[in-house]
Amino acid sequence: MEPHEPDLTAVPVTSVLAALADDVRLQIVRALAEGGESACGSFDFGVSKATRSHHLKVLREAGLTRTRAAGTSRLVRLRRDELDKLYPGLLDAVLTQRPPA
Amino acid sequence: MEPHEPDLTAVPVTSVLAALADDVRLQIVRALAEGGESACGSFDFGVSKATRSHHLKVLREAGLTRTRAAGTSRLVRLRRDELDKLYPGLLDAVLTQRPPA
DNA sequence: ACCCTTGTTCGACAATCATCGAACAACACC
DNA sequence: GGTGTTGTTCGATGATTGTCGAACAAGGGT
Repeated sequence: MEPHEPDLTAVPVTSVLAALADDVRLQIVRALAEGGESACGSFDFGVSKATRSHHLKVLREAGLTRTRAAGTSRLVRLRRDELDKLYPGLLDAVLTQRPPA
Repeated sequence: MEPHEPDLTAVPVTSVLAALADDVRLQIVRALAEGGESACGSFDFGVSKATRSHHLKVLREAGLTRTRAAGTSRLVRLRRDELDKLYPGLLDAVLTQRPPA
């Protein structure tokens, strides 16, 4: 089963935005931006592993992440370079945690 | 009927992204960015006026646009300054039409 | 007053989506 | 080989969403 990691230029902008327009997925992206490559299991945001797997699939198919197998785990990382090149400012704008004020 | 134009800082990022993650709404935002303040009716993107009204409502309630009455029309404009201040780079990243290559 | 134009609101409907438990697959380790 | 860990996949389900036509409201003309 190929991991379905599309060319970012082939992904419609709306798909990239839709992938980011979910709270759980945004938390995953933030964790990846801070912690670098991480195992799927490290994202514990109060959803079942089935749901988490679903969200990681959405992120991957939107071109936001890459996944590689490592033993029994799977390591996920942000495609930050490509994203910053194609959508400069997008990740920065979205990643920075905003103060409640 | 108040037009429900929220303080941008009170709108969750996911709502802003979700508002932009639709093809029709993105076309509206692009048209507004290019043409400035425009009447609702000027956005003819192949949907009924009911649907168009719905999309404009989503944009307004996500804090992306402001609307004011002008005779029988309603003029809509992008809240670009506020958006650029709160999410620098977001609009630019999303607005630029990308070549199919 | 009448009509036309411009938008909004109201169901309704189909499609998509987030979520879950259970079943399955792959790998490691003993 | 068996057991445990880590993820994925498969329905199912409830919620959200995009879409429409029809009805309604507000203004501007004539």
